[in-house]
Amino acid sequence: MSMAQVPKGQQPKRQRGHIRVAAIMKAGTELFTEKGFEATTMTEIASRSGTATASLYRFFPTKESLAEALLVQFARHALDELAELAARAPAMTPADLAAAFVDFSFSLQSERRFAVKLAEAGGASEEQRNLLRAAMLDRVSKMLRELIPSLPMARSRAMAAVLMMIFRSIGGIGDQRPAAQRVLLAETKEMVRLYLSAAAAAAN
Amino acid sequence: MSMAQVPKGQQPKRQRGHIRVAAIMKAGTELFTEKGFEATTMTEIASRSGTATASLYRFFPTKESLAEALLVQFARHALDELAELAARAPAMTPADLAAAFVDFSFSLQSERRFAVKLAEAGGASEEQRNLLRAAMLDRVSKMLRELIPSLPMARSRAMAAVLMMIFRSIGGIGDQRPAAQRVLLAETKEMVRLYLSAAAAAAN
Amino acid sequence: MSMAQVPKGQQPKRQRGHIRVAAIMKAGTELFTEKGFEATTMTEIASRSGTATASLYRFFPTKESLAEALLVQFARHALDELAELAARAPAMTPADLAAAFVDFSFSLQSERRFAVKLAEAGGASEEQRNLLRAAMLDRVSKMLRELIPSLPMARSRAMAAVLMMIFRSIGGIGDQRPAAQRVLLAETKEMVRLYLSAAAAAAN
Amino acid sequence: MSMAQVPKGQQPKRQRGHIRVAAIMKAGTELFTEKGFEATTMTEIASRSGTATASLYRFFPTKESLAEALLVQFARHALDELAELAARAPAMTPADLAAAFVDFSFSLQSERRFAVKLAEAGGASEEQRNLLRAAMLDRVSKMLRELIPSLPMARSRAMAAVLMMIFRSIGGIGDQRPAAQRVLLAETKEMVRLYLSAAAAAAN
DNA sequence: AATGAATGAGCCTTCATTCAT
DNA sequence: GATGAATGAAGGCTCATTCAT
Repeated sequence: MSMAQVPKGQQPKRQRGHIRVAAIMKAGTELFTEKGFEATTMTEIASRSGTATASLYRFFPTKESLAEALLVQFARHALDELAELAARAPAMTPADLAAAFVDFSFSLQSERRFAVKLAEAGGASEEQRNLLRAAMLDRVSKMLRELIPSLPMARSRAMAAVLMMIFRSIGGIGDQRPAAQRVLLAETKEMVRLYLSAAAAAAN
Repeated sequence: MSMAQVPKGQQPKRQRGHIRVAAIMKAGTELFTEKGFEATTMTEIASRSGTATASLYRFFPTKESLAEALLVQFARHALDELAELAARAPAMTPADLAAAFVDFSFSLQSERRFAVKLAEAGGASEEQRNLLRAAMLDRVSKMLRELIPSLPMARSRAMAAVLMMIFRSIGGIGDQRPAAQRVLLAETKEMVRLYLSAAAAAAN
Repeated sequence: MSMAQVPKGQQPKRQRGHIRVAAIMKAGTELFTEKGFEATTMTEIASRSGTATASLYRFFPTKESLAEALLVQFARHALDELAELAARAPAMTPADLAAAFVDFSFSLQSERRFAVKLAEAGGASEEQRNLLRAAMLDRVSKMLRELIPSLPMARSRAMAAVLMMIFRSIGGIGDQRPAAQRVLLAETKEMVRLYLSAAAAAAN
Repeated sequence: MSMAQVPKGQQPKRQRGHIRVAAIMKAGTELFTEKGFEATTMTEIASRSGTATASLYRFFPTKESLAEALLVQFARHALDELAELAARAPAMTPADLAAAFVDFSFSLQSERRFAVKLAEAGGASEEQRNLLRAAMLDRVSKMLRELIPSLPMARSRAMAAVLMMIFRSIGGIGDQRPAAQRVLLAETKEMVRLYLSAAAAAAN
């Protein structure tokens, strides 16, 4: 078994390659979001991204590896925005942060709801998923302590876990009519605001 | 209605059929929960339920139809418990109802989390899913108005939609250690309590 | 991972099943012999045996398992005939045994040369192959000691290994014209006769 | 023939081409021997030989053509050594020639056993294979007549065919422990010696 | 001319579903 | 009516071969 073979999952080395990879990831994101990991076929992804099946495998040696790459992409994006939110938190009121968090959650989920599916079900290694969850929990927890510096660590982590629940399921709102969406987002923000305000009050 | 004319042999057969169906649905529930819709095979369901593959198809003509039946069963169960909750709501405080709703959501999801997956992704017709969602929204909305009679209809429906989000995603807690689960459930109850209390205060 | 699933590689339980399996094994034998293990496709075997690909997999869960079954079948056949030869050896002259062994080798190889390929290359587990080789060596060695009782064990095993070489490669003669075949078989018998006679003379 | 017109740059290029081809053939020989014809990929050969896939195809337009070239190379080598053996045969005893032929067969096979596979199964055109076989038969036959000048042509060809059988299958010994190899080689030489001696005796 | 990238064709295997007993 | 067996259609993945730079 000579490992000296051509490595799979190569990084693209030319311009075209990068464009290709981007197209594949886009198609993958869309299809996984629409139909879930298992119901999506590599053939379909290839076809929607204008690639041949085999080309797809040059960059992502397995279906799982594609899912994982998508998850990482999502994670990076989410964690970055979360960090930014945390940075702005000290200057915010609970109401501000509640609104910002809900908006962030919604925007992320509605366009990439698949990530939740990937993160919760097959399509990414257990390890990968746990890493992402832990990282997000960390960031949300940190964000809360930026808002409420006196918040005990344990409490902030518990609260973060609760907020993650909302993060996870808010994408479902995307199916509604725009008017309904606005109402539901406002309602969710209100609930989160109450939650954060109470915690702030208790902590001081 | 000449009951004497009913062939005696019929009854046992029907009886057997019911037992069969029950066994199949049990196996289906278990397997879908364990491995997801796509990863579960009809052969496996047949085998675990002690049925022959072809017999299984006598009752459920497609895999989807089985999933749908399971979803309906789940829905009936959930709606019943929700109705019961609504019936008890008038005598409850917001804190009581918050706790009861969260417990109800968690218990239902942790043992039959597959239903959420089925309801959100493939495995059940769009129509079926929408029906279930609408019915549950109705019940939760009704429950809220039992708790807070003066709550405007529109508001109660919006709040119900928010609570459904929690209902949907709370199953994820089941993966944590028992101690963590307790903390998170308590935390979630607190958030819901604040939400309901505020609504009650505003409505009066 | 519930192992309670339907076991693969089932033994046929009905008349039809047995016929099927026989047809598959026949087609497999032919094709593996003609084109080798890797170059033969399951689709081809299925088609030549009048089965659907998937049916083939009911009985032989992998391509390897089919090869192995074929190898075992071959082995059984060969070992049986070899045992019979050994039983008759005490009453034979070296010339008789030489002729009998060469005829046996040729008849077996010309119609099932694939077994050699399977036994020497991929398509059967290392273990399986070694078992077969060892068993055949044993039988041939035993056969030699039946012919020449005073033959030392070590010598008989070494001679058996040499005879196995002939066994392995004599199938190639099958490509020649019948007249040439006859000559070559006679010639081979002569060489083996000389070999056995010399050993007999030396041992006494 | 104005040699002065030949572009100077040509020579080095051809030189490079030769080196390339040699590297490819070396890698091909190694890999085919290690893993067999089908299991070896062109990409792998390219990679091990430091060539790009497409360059490889410049010299060998198909995988089969590479195999064929390797077979020819092997044939040339074998035929040369055989010719040399034949040249030395007149001065040899049957025992000498038996030993020499067995050693020659073994050394050739153990390092390039793949050639036999190629020669017997896919990977080279029927025609090519027949040519090689015929040529080798010729040489062996000639070698025999050098040893035993009075040997009738027909007999020498028949004997040559028998010796080719040994040539073909002796590579299998390579799998054994060194000690066992020595014993088996000695044993084989003995058989061949008896065969040649008897033929010599009969011919005179 | 040399090479990284692209791909059509096909392989092994699986599974929902339908026959035939 | 129940069941073991059969199968068409597909899915993930690979590879010899050809493009395009």
